[in-house]
Parts: sequence; structure tokens; C-alpha cells
Amino acid sequence: MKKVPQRAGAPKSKILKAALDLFSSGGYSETTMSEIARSVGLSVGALYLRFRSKEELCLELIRDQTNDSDELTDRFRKPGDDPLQALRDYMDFSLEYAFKKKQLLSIFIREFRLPFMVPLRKKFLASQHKIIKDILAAGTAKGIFRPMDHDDVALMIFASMRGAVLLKIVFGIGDVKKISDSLFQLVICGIGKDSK
Amino acid sequence: MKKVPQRAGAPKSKILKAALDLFSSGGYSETTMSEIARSVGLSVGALYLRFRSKEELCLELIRDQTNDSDELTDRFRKPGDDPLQALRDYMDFSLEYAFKKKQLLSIFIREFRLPFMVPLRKKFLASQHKIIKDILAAGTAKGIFRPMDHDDVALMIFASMRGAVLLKIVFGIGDVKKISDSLFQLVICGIGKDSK
DNA sequence: GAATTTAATGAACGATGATTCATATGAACG
DNA sequence: CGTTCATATGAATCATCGTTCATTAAATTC
Repeated sequence: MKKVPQRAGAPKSKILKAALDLFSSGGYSETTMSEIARSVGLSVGALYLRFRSKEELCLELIRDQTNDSDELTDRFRKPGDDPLQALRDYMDFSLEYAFKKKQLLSIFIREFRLPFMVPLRKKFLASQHKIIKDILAAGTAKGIFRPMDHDDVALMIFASMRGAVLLKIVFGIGDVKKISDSLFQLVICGIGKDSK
Repeated sequence: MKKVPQRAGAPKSKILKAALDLFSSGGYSETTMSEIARSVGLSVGALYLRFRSKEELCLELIRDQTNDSDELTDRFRKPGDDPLQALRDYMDFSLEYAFKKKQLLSIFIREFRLPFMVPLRKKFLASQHKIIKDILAAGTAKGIFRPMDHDDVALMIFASMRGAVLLKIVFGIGDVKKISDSLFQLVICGIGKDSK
């Protein structure tokens, strides 16, 4: 027996989109269920027909926004034979992705203390760190990159990229393409005179 | 006529310290006046004898924590004749300062949308950006650094350093000294084979 | 040691917000 | 139509929080 919606109820996705806008611009605690309801043209009651609670709504929102996040890791799991290009591709893609999802990241940054964020963050750091480390190791093996502490340098590259994202989200500065270029250049060459 | 406290009332500084702990670990909105009061062994009423409101308390806390922030800019206003060492010193000092004030920064990051944060942030970015840019320009003039878009590269260096701070605050990872070393190394040499 | 001044208390107030539920409404089906 | 069912509503409920203020009490003054 098919359940046919009887009054073409607003779908969850519409609510989640509205909640993302509100949470990211005003913060989780500061956004009320009434505001979310109003912004999708529903009553509060209708929200509770779809989500057990405000927290559940937020969790579903995060799940919804991160369901494509495997792209970020899967796409770069293969080693590849050109480490320089691999790093370039990774930085481009990762920054592009982060800028596209800046509303979500804005929530992640602001609510980074929420308990259910911890495992997500941990997993993210681990996967990205590994990707960068592998590229670096491959580059060193091929003689393209200098010898280095790959763990350490990978962490710094990760930090730099997060810093660039912060620049966008918090300081409101930066164009993805340009930042991507500049940061890659800096990471590869440094600022010393003797660099390539 | 001197006003002598009659029951050796807890000084503001003690309250501000407690509030810093609570705000930074739990967030501004999520921290209640009762919690602050309890954690200094006072009643809510006593808090309101010292601060007009919760927001006023928070503002005073920020003022109190940033009253030494001029160190960060004043100390590096002089050009200096060794740009490499100047950059090193700046990065060391700035990261050290940031790590020392990580509770405050945690509030800044989390509450970055609060209207009264905007000018503070703007001023901070501008001053730090100028310092880095000047060092880079001096380095290029002396032939120690390669030719580059100083505006651009200074912004990336600033971003990298903020990213390192984020690593500490959000991801809970990193030791100041080590991060300072690694990042400086990366910024100077990059990862390419032909670098120094 | 009474009077006065200063500071502390915490219950009470008013506002707000998450959540619930009794009620209403429209669609589907006979 | 009338019955049934899914859905929507929003006032009521319950809890929390910022803020106030009547009351208490220590210290100081005379």
C-alpha cells in the first residue's frame, strides 16, 4: 500500500535547506524551531511530525550535507604516478568542496564542541591526513619532493588549507581559485630565493 | 572617601577568569549566569552588582584578555635587517601568543558572528597582514626571498598560521614549538626537491 | 552598641523556547 | 455524503534563563 501524501507536505529536504541557512547564519542555539517553521511556511507542529527534536533535525541536516563526503577521500585513494599533480588536484578539489559547503563548515566551526561532532572531525582529519601523507611519500620516493617528516608536513599542509577556509568563513576573504593557486605555490616552492 | 570592600568581595578578575573557562568550553549562549556565579562561589545577584548584563560581562572579558594585544603588532613594526629571522620571530611569537590565548580565540572563533567582533577581527587581520607583507618585501629587496605577490603570499602565510591555531583549538592537536618549526620550514622551503 | 553604609543573597518575575496535543482540514474511498 | 486517514495547526505546557529586588548581614562610624 503506497502512502500518498495528502496535502503535498513540504519535503524534509526543503526544511533542511532552510535550517542550514538559519543555523549557519545565526547559530544553532540562537535559531528557534518557530523560525525554521516560518521560513518554510509550516507550523512548529509540522516540524515535529518529521523530526523527533531540534537536535535530531540538526543531525539529519549534517548527515544530509555530508553524504557526498566520501568523494573527498575516495577520489584520492589511488596513489597515481604524478605526485605533484596529485597534490595540486587534491588541494583544488578539497578547497573547492570546502568553499561549496561553507554553510555546513560554518556550523562545524561554530559548534565544534557539540559531542556528536567529535567522531566526525576525527575521521575527517585522519582521512585527509593520510591522503596528503601518501602523496608526499610518493613524491619523495620519486625524487620530486625533498626528504621530510611526512606526518608532520602533511599536518601543516592540512592546517594551511583549513586556515584558507577559515579566511573565507570567518574573515569573509578569498576567492577559491586564487587561494588554491597561491597556497599550492607556497607549499611547493616556499618563499626562499633558491626555490623553483 | 575611599570605598573599602566590606566583605572582601571576589574581584572582577576572578569572575572574568571563571567566565572565560565556561564560555570557552561551553559557548556563550550555553553558559548561564548561575553557572558563572556558582563557579566563583557567588550568587547571581553579586554578578549583577559588578556587571550590567551578561553581554557586558563578556565584553569586559574580551577587553581584559586583549589589553596586551598591542604587543603583537608593536613588537614587529620595526623592519629589521634580517627578514628571515624577522619572519621566524614573528611566527614564533604570534603562534605562542595564540596558543597562550586559546580560550579567548576559541570564543572568537565560535562567536565570530557577534556584531561587536567584526571590527576587532578586521583590525587584527589588517595589522598582521601588514607585518608579514613588510617582512616579505624587505626579504625580496635583500634578495633573500623570491619575487612574489607580497599581498597574496602574506595572506596565505596568515591563513596557514590561523590554520595551525585551528588545529590546536578545534582538533586538539599540536605542540606550539613543533608547529612553529614545521610551518616555518614549509613556508621557507616548500616541499619541492630543489628547495634549500 | 545603635545607626548607617555596603555588599550578598536567592526567590520571584517576565520572557523565551522546545515540545506536546486536542482540534481542524483536506483527500480518498465507499 | 459520510467515514476514515493522513496531515497540519498553534495554543498550552513545561522548563530554562536573564534580570530584579526585598531582605539579610557584615563592617564601619559615631
